[in-house]
Amino acid sequence: MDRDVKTPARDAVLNAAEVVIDRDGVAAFTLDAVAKEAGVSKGGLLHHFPSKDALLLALVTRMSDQWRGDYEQAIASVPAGPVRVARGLLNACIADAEGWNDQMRRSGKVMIAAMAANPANVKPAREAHENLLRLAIQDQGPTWASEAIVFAMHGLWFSWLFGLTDASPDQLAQIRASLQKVVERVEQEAAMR
Amino acid sequence: MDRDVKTPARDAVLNAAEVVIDRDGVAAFTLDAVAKEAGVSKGGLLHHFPSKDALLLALVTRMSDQWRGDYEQAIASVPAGPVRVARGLLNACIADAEGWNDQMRRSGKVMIAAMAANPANVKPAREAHENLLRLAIQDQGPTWASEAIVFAMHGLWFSWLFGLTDASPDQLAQIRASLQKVVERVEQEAAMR
DNA sequence: AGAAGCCGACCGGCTGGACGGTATGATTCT
DNA sequence: AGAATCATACCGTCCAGCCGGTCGGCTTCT
Repeated sequence: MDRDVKTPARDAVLNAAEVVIDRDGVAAFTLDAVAKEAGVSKGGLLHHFPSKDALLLALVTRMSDQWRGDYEQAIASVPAGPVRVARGLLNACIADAEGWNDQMRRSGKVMIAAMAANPANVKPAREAHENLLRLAIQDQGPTWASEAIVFAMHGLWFSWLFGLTDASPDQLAQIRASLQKVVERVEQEAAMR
Repeated sequence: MDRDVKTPARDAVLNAAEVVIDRDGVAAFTLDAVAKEAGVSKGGLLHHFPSKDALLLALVTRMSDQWRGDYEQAIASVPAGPVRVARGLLNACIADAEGWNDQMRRSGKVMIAAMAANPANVKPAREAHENLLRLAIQDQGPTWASEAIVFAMHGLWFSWLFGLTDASPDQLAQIRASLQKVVERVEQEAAMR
C-alpha cells in the first residue's frame, strides 16, 4: 500500500475532524461538519479520504504516531534506572499538565469515535500501546511495578476522559501525586538493594 | 422524578440492548435492532423508553448499580486492613476472571455507546466511580497506594476494552499478577510498621 | 512557442436508505 | 369500563456516498 502522503490539505481536514469531535461531540462528527470546518466541500473531503471510516483510521494513525513520539522522547530524557518508563510518562504528564489534558481529551474523544464506528480503526493505537508495554517490561526495575504504573496512567486517562473523575485541577494533581509516590517508592527500594 | 420501575419487560429490553451492542457493535445499536432482539415492536419499546437517550441512560444506570453492588460486596468480604478496597477489587477480578471479562466487556461497550451518543448519559457511572474512590480514600493503608491501584484496575479495564492490550488469558493473568504484587507489597509494608 | 490533450484537485447538488420518533388502533389486564 | 401494554404504519430528517462538472497546471505534439 502507498504510504500516507502528508499534504497540507489532508492535514487540514484531519485537524478539522479533531476540532469537530472535540468541540461538538462524537455525535456531531459528520462529513458535512468536517468539510465545513475545514473550509472544503464534501466532495473535496471525500477526494482525500474515500470513506468516513478511512478518515477515522487516518485520524487514529496520526494520533498514535504523535503519542508514540511523545512518550519515547519523554522516556529518553530520563536517566536509566528502575521504572524508567513510568517515570518518563509521569514526568511528561506533570511537566505540562494543561497541555497533557488538552491532548489527552482530544485523543480520547477520537478513540471513542473510532471505537463507536468500527473497532478495527483503533489498530494503530493498539500497536503504540503494545510498544509502550514492551518498553516497560524492558525496564531495569521490577516489571510488575512498571506495568502497574503504566496501567494506572491509562486508568487516569480513561477515567478522566469519561468524566468518571472530577476534572478539577486539584483532583488531577492529587492523583498524579499518588502515582508519583508509587514511583518514588519503587525507586527508593531499588536503590537500597 | 419517579423511581425506575423494574418490570420484566423493561429488563428484557435492557438485556436485548446490551446484547446488540456487545454482539453487533455500537454502530448497530438502533431502536429497530433492539426491538427485534427483544422480540418487541418498536412501538412497544418506545412505550417503555421515550427516547433512545432514555434507553441508554437506563442501561448505564442499571449497569452502574450492578457494578456498585458487586464491588461493595467484594470489598465487604475482605477483612479490614490496608488497601482493603484495592484488595477487594482484585480478588473479585481474579476469582471469576472469565465472568469479569464478560461483564466488563459489555459494560465498556455500553459506556462507549453512551459517550458517543451523549456524554451526559454516563452520570450514574460517574457517581458509582466517585463512591469507589471515596471508599478507597477511607482505607486504612496509604491513600496514594489505594488510589493508584484503583486507577490501575481501571486502566486494565479500559485498555482491554479498547483492544489496546492483548486479550489473551495469559496476558491478562500476568497483568493481574503485577497488580497483586503491588497490593501485597503495600500490605507487607503496613504490617511491618 | 503555442495549441491540444490530459490529469489531479476540488466543487456542490443529489439520492437512496436508514433511523428516530409519532399517531392510532388492537389486545390484555384489573 | 378503563388503564396499561403493546403492534402497525407512517413521517420527516439526516447523512454517507456518488456523480457530473470546473479549473488550473503540466505534458506532448507540431
